[in-house]
Amino acid sequence: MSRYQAGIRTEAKIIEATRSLLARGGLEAATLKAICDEAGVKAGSFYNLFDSKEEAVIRVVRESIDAVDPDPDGAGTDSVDDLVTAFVRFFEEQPLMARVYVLAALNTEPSENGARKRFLRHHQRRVERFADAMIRSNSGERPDETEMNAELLLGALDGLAFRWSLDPTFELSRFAREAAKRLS
Amino acid sequence: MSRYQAGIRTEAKIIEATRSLLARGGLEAATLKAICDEAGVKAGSFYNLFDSKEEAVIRVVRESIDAVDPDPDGAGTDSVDDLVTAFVRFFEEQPLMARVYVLAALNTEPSENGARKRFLRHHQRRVERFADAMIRSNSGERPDETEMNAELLLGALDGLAFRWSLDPTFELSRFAREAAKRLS
DNA sequence: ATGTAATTGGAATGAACACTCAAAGTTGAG
DNA sequence: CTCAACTTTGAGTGTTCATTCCAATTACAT
Repeated sequence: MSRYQAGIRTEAKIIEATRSLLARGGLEAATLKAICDEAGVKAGSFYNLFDSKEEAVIRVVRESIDAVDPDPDGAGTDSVDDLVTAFVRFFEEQPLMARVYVLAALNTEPSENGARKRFLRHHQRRVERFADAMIRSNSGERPDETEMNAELLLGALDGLAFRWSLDPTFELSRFAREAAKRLS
Repeated sequence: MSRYQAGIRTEAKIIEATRSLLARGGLEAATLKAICDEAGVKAGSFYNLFDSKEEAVIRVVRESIDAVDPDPDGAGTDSVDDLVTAFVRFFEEQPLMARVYVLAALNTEPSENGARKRFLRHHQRRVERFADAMIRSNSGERPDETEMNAELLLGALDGLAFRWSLDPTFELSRFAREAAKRLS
């Protein structure tokens, strides 16, 4: 009943190859052929385990984002500053992965709702995290205002990250912190 | 010595076809074949007038952005509110064109500086416009703080627009105005 | 051991697409 | 009217890429 060990190992090799390629060369480098070569596997094996290339890419990007989460278990101990730091770290440490994330979100056709809804859910979870952290640190605040603030701060962070991706000399960290100061 | 009329007309037809396709279906719809069919022209004519497809696309996107400029002549009469309104209008009236703009900025390889530098220059001009408008409306402010504010506000607007592109029910206009209120 | 189900190899498919070229046609200045 | 410069044609090139197919092989439960 359980899965074959061989399949599990192959899947791990494919994911690792995809991660390595995305981190080194972005979406352009992660062609199916490159992934299979890097993993030492043929195309048939890939499609035995994944429905599409996109599936593997999305999984890797999601895992990369989770890897910098300051509170992966949802204990509710993260401050706004922790969250901003984690955000900045993701972009500074894995710039190509971040670019893949944004491209994947934009490239999904407006019609096909699957991928787009996933991104939206992820965004909304982040907004809630920020809002919770804001309430924790600053209890004398109206709840609707907090949500607005969280949405504005995340918007600012996304935009500043985009700005930084155009010009890596942009001081993302400094601006991100300043945005947090004024919007929470 | 002056250009042949035929070439000028063909160029106009190609630009118009490109604009129409980008507005209707985004980058995916604007293939070379589609552009040429729409313009009633063959591929060879296209390449007689343009060095690459990208050249035509960039021209159309730039013209679309200029078309919503509240102060195209640089008279210095635009307020922060005018600029925010123009920004929101561009996204709401030409969502696909806006998406093309962002994609084009992100898709350029980090190595090839040409296209990326163009986007950066455009961004910096926008920051200056915002900073000037801020100084005009609120003269008792330190200049370095103004620049920071302008950069933060534009970052927020870009990020909110991205947010909106994931979910068109997001009230871009309301959030954009709120961001302007808090960051200027 | 044996049969079934999972896995693998790797060639083949087929679609998409930007771009080129040489020959034929057109324009317009003098 | 003439001729060089310009423009158009449209088939053709070359490339990249994800995905499919299925026979051969291997893993695993009984």
